[in-house]
Amino acid sequence: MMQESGTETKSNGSAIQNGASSANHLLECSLREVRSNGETPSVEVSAADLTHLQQQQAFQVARQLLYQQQQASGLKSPKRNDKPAALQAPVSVAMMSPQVITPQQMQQILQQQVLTPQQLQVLLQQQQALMLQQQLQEFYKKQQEQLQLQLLQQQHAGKQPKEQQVVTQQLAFQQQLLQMQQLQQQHLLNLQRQGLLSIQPGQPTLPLQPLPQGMIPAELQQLWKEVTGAHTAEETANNNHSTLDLSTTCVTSSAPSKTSLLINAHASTNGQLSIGTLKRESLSHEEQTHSHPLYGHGVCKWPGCEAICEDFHSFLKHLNNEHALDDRSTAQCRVQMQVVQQLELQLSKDKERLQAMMTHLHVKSTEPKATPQPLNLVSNVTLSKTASEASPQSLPHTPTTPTTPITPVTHGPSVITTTSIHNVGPIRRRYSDKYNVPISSDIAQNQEFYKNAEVRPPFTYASLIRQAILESPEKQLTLNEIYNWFTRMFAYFRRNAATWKNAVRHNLSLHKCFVRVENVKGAVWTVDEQEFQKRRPQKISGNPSLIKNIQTSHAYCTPLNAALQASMAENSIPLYTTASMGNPTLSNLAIAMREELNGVMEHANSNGSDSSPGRSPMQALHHVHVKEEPLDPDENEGPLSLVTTANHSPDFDPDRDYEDEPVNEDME
DNA sequence: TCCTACGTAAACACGA
DNA sequence: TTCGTGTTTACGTAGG
Repeated sequence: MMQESGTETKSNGSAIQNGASSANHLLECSLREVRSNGETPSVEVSAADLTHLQQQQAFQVARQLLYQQQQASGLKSPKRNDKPAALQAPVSVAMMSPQVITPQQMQQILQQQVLTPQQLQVLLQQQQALMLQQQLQEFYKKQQEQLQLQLLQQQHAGKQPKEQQVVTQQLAFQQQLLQMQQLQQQHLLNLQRQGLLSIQPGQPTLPLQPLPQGMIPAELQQLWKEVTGAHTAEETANNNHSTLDLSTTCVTSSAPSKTSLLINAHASTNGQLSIGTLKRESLSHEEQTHSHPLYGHGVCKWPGCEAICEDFHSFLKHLNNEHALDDRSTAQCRVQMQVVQQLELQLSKDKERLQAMMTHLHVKSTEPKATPQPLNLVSNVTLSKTASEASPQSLPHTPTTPTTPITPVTHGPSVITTTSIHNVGPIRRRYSDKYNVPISSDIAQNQEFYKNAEVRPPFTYASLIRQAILESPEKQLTLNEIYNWFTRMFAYFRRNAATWKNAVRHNLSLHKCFVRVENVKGAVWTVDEQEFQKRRPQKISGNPSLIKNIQTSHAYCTPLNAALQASMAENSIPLYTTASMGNPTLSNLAIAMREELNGVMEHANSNGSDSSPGRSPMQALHHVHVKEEPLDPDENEGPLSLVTTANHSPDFDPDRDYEDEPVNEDME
């Protein structure tokens, strides 16, 4: 995993360098075009244009990389792999700087999100809207400063009233800008909620509502006109060339015709160039059908225009006349681009936040806060012997395959160093046990990976057996069903059956947590969750620091549970569903969190909190140990009902009669 | 160094 | 007798 990430980063770096050179080329073209018009770009605006071009180029590079990865993964894992490669890509979000969207970030965004191009486009457009406002504010702040400077200069000449009026107009304009920004922030929040849902694969197209094309209300447009109109030649000489060189496409003609410039303006306005060829197909389709991004329902959708055009030709005429390449149009284009970029930035930040939240909820809540790599769940899994001990026939897995596990979310360069491959041979420590990582979530997230790659799952046999049993509808499995689960879920266990089957049997017999129940049809195996959880407290019981962590983590139970419930409620998913029901991701998350809560609660109980005179419900429940304390045959039914409670919250009803659970003996 | 957990191998018993 | 299942023991390794 980490080597893969490193490789990815490397390849990305080279690609990005290419992209940067392309961006520079574009910039040169733009500058050439501007110079051909006899204008000298200001330093400030050139820098901004460079940013535009680089970011747009980053889009294209990211998209190309995504495409390449999809192609590559499609070639590498053709079998039993119907999901798009993007779904299997490791979901890892780097903690990126929220200020600038780097090409790497854009690539990560593209990699992480399973979005259709249409959805992506909508998101980009909405991001643009937000960026527009910031740029507008900056733009008019500068203008205001200049105006004030001029005002000071002209006060000596006695021209004060007129300039003050202009300043007043600009202040009003900025006020409205602020108001609009607030409104769009609200809209963005809605967008984020929808975006949350959109992450789930397999869902229909996002119900995203594209922002209205007229991002600038008519009032603002009027103000714009007034302000820009008030600025006569002396100001445009200082500022307007900054807007004239904003063309983001490399127009080869040295003397750009009106038409070509118009096309540039249109494209820029709608963020098409930022998306690159992502939308080219839809654009061409729209043009073929006489639809235009700036034309709809007989109205010109140029920001702030809304002029009524009876037909497409009149619209084109209107476009040529009213929105030709002038100061106003180019400024609007520029502003629109900034809107897109700002929205992209905002989106990336919010996705990053979401990912951090998800990661936090996935990671064991008892993780020490000071751990420098709290998210590296496998980095400590030793590989020292895996390579040598691995059976020679079980190493087809290439580290660079995109079908790498997701759960060991890697975030920092320090994480991307030690363990990029999952364990391919016998290892002595499985991180699921060591770090209490929810096995269910890992298996759920990396299901395709484990199914296709002959990589040994980083879990102990006991954890796997338990997971197999808990995943079953009845929470009980025969030995043969456990075998089948192993072979079905993990390609690794399709080999050396004698070895691992023996190990499975050995574990079933050895661990008290596995309870054998005689069934009508034979014997089934169930899980004594309490016993399973007991193994770890025993291990760490003597470590005060760990106990402290556990106790600290106990305080997280309530907010975690609350967050989970809120999440479930928001998604209309029952909190206590089985793994086989409902949204697999969320239900697995729920199971994982229940595991966390179970463990934490039980750790807390085992650490002296059992001040109650009697046993806790779970303890009372688990006093039936078939192996350790052979009881009379009648009590052997105990574990059956016991296991059915394994999926319940630890704070279940203490008065509940667990033997009243639907007994599974007759079910199977 | 000791203890514990884990993985692996193997022997053995039992029943279909 | 064979095979599957289940139990038990032994040994080596890794990590705390």
